[in-house]
Parts: sequence; C-alpha cells; structure tokens
Amino acid sequence: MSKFRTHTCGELNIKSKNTNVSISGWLNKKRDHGNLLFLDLRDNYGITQCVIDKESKSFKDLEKIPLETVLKINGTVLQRSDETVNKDLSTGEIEVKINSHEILGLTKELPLPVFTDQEYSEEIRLKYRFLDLRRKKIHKNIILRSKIISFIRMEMEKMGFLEFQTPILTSSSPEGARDFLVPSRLNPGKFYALPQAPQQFKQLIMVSGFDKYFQIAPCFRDEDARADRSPGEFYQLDIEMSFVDQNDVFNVIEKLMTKVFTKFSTKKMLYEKFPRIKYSEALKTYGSDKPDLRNPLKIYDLTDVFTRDDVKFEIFKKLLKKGSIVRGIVTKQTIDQPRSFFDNIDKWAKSEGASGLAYFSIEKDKNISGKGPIGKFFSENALKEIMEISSAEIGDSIFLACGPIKEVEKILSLARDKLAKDLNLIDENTFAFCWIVDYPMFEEDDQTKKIKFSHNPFSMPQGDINNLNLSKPLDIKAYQYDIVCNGIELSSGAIRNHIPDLMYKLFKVAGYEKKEVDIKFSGMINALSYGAPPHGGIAPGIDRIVMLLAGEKNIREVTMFPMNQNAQDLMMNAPSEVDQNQLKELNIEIKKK
RNA sequence: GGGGGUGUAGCUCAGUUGGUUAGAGCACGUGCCUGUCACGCACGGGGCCGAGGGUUCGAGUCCCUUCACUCCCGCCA
Repeated sequence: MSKFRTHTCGELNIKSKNTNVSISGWLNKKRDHGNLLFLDLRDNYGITQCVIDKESKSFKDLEKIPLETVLKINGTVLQRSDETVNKDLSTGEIEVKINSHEILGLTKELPLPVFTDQEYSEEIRLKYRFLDLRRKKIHKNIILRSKIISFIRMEMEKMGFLEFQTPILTSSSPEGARDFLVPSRLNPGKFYALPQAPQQFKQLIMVSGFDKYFQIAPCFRDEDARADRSPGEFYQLDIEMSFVDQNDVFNVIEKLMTKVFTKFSTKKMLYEKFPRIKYSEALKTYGSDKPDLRNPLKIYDLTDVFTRDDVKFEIFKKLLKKGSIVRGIVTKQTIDQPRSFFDNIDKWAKSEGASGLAYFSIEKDKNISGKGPIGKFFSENALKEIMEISSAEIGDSIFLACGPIKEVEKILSLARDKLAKDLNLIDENTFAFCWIVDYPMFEEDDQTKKIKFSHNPFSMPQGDINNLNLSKPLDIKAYQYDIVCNGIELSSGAIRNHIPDLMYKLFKVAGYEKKEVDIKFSGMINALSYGAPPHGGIAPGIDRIVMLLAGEKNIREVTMFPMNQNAQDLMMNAPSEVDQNQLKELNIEIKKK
C-alpha cells in the first residue's frame, strides 16, 4: 500500500462504503458552510468530495487552506443521501468524511485559477503551463494524445512495421525549410542541423534491408508559427516501406487512419476509401491542394463566358485581354439573402487583399435574368451558359473573381471556406479525408523564375523513366501525394527515386551539378548506388491528428509544453543567452547590433 | 519582413461624447451560515489603465512611437 493513498480520487464508489481510506490530491474547490466544510480533492483520475464538520480537529486548519494545496486526507467513505448524489462525478455517490489530514505541498497565490473552464491569455498559460495542464480540458487532451500514440504504435507493429530511432544531430540539407543549427565543439566552424524530418535516414533504413519502418519522430523546422503549426518542433508518424507502389502506401494509411479516427472519435468518417484528387484538379475545383471536402461548394471556370459579345462587364473583359481568368463559386438558393450578406463577402474579400468579389443571383420572371450589382451585364444566353458550366439554378448566386490564375485560386479557396461558414454548410460531425495525387516534380520560382523541386527532390517521377522529357520539366509529374482531412494537410509522402542516375538528371534540372549532389546528399546517393530497393512512404503529423480528434483549432491545445509564436518557451526561458566560456569553446562570437 | 486584433486588480472582463474618488465576477483576507457541489450572505485589502511622448484646463478614452500576446500573409522540399 502506498504511503500516500489507498485509492485515487476517481476510484471510490459505493462498494467501499464505511471503509477507512486515504486519498491524496489537489484542493480543487472549497465550499465553506461555517459549521460544515466541503473539500473537492482532485488528482489525475477524478474528483472526490470530502466533508468535515466543526467538531473535528482538522476543521480550523482545512477551512483556511487555499485552493491547489496538495493534501492527504484520511477518512471514512460514506454513502450520500439520495438528494445529495452528484451525477456529474464518477465518485458522486459517496463522500469521504475526514478524520485527519496532512499537507503535502503548499501553494503561493495562484496566477491562474485551475477549477474553471474559462479562457486565459496565452502568455499566462504558457508561463505557468504546469498549472494550465492541471485544468480539465487540456489535461484530457494530453492524455488523449498519449493514448493515440500508443494505439498507433500497436497498430503499426501489428502491420509488421519496426520502430527505429534516427539521429537528432545530423547535417544541414539545402532544400526545404530553414534548419536549426547546432555548432560543433570538436569541429570548429562546422554545424550540425536538427532534422526537418528523418527523410534520408528512413530511406537508408530501406536500403539497409529492414523493409518496413516507422517512428514517432521529432521534426525541427525554423519557420514561423501558425495556429496549426508549432514553431520549432513537431512530431510525425514517419513511415517507409520497401517494394511498394503508391497504392500499397495508401492502403496502409487508409486502414490506420480509419482505425484511429473511429476509435478516438464518435464523428463519422465521410469516406472509407479516401477520394483521390489530382493536384491540378484540386487547384481548379477548390483553389487549394488541401480542400475541406465537408464543404460542398465548388469553383467553376467561367473565363469563356466573358469572351461573349453579349456579356458587357467591361472591367473583367479588359483584364481578360491581359491574361486574367474568371472563376466563380455558386451558392444554392441564396437570392433572398439580405444585401448585407453579399456586401460582407465583398468587404471580407477586400480585407484578404483581393480586389473584391463580384456577385449576382439568377432569377426568372418571364426570362432568366441576373439580379444584383453586376446582374445587368449578362444576356439571357450568357446566363444559360453560366448555368450549364456551373450547374447553377434559378435562385442561386454566383461569386466571381478575376485576375491572374494564382490570385484567383487563392481568394476563391478562402471564399469557399468563408461562404460555407457563413451559410453553415459544414457538418462538424464528420471527418472528410482525401488524397491529393500527381504533384508536379518541378515548379518555377515566382521571384527567380528558376526551376526548383516543387515538393521533394527524392520523389520518383512518373512516366517512362528511361525517356523522360527533361526539356519540359514543368510537365513531369511525380509519385508524390498528400493526405488531407477537413482542410488540414496531415502529411505528404512519395514513392522515392532509388535510381542514382535518374536522381542526378533531376537534380541537374533544379540547378545542382553532380559534384554538388555528391557532397550535399552524400549519405543517400552513395547508398542508392549499392543496390537500393524500390521504396516509398509518408509521414502524417501526430499533432494535427490529435488536434482533429480532440476537436481543437490550435496545436498548443494538444502540446504539453509548446513555445509561443516567437519560438520562446516562457516557462523555461528559452532561448537564452549563454556563458562566454560556452561560446569560446564553440568558436562563436556574437555580433552586436 | 508585412497586415489585423487584444493589452484596465492575481485571473476573466466592463468602462458611454475626453470630465468628480476607475468598476464587476472569480481568487485572496475577516465575519456569519450543517448538505453544498460555480454553495450563499456581509465587509475588506488589492490599480504605473502595457511603456514612452504629444494634444488638452482635463486623457483609461484622442494622436504618434514602442513593447508584449495572438490571428493571418510571406515562409513551411
């Protein structure tokens, strides 16, 4: 028996009636009736109500003890009378009558209360994270995270995957995100980099013949934060498999995700077999390569309509001549929405940096006509063409954006979310997964106009790999895919290029000479030259999976000790200045600003 | 690097058109209360109104600068 307790605070029930017990925990809440005092004692497992009256010798002490003091209570389990049962507590049928108590841990005045569900400023929560983590909701989230991770481990092992650790101190790679660097004492002037992902290592594991690998892997990227993106570090379920094609990877992930999401949530899975959407299709139909498929709205290309002579909307027609395109979103039966609904959308679009969203609704009196600010610019025949292209019907509204293709895609993607939210079109009780496939191997850099890898330099190009048309690199697709759930990108992955000759060729297109590849990717290119199996994998983000399952919008709600937006740990005071001697050993001088 | 929001008591927030001594709930302190479970009641302590500058007879409130937190854009192979 423990020195501190016979039971936890979530354990006692009517079966222990009239026995003597000890429980330990935090004083969650006090209700002082003067001659009768109730104390709620809380630990990881639950809350137990303790009661004491004026006659007991502990009464005077306990009355004065502040909330969040850690106490040991010795007492007798009593059955509560019917009227005083608390159905919200697992221990609500009993209470512990206090015989004696012991203070195990004192508290100073609290910077934030623990017992409420109130929202608190991020600053105070992060500084006193240990207090914040005692609170019910986030405490539950962190436990959920632990359970999800062990479940995933179990399922991966069942499917024959082996878990391996890979180095944390490794080398910087030129492609991708900004690296975190660690200076080397033994190699003055040289730096390790923290891995952005164990990408090269997991491929090396395949070359080493281990066949199926996974790891709950920490990844480090020195990029700016977002609500769904921690600064600094995050965790991936890193997976790699040998002798597989794209479908084999999809099968493993679909099976795993379905299991995880049905076990840890009561929300419905919209698709059992995840739809596969080509990257180019996704951009056209959703304006984004991470579409929220719970959202029924689609985007239609209406550029051709604006070349008609019986369409008189001159602003768009002029832009068209300069190479702009027109695309639109149809909302069903919104003609009777108040003017403010439409104006708000237009105003919102301007606040997002677009030149606004033109709109009109389709009505029919004798003839079909356009209603709204730009409705008059369309002939009946032009409207019919629009209705055919977009499946719009009488009573529907159409929101239009005109401009360069990338800008139109961007604003309509955001407008799709905004409209669905305003019109309440999203079923919050579902998970909609999809695959985005057929990513281009290369893309053009917006600023430098140079050809660069669009996703991952190690991906296998599609088509006849012996006769790739490298003169048109932008046409080459890769076996590169993303998995998306409810508009959140969970992961990208690829079938890898395991043929060194082909890799040199592709790197050359992106401006890397053979020598450079040999130096910067030495570990991998060397390994691929000694008999590499065809292989591929994926790496779903653990934090985002937990976020979806916990129903949270912010990744800090499922991260135990997160940093703030400026990549600072307010509790531990990181990053911090270091001793001159430490710098000297590392041959580092700080340049003063 | 850029744009938006927020900043008032330990915590969460109100504070009107610029006008007397800056308020409430929770927490904390004192007292009353034997069945509460966000217990109730009374009283009390607690404020550099984020910081600096300006306008004004007068600034929590208006203007400028700056800092912190947050959301977004850029960035994130």
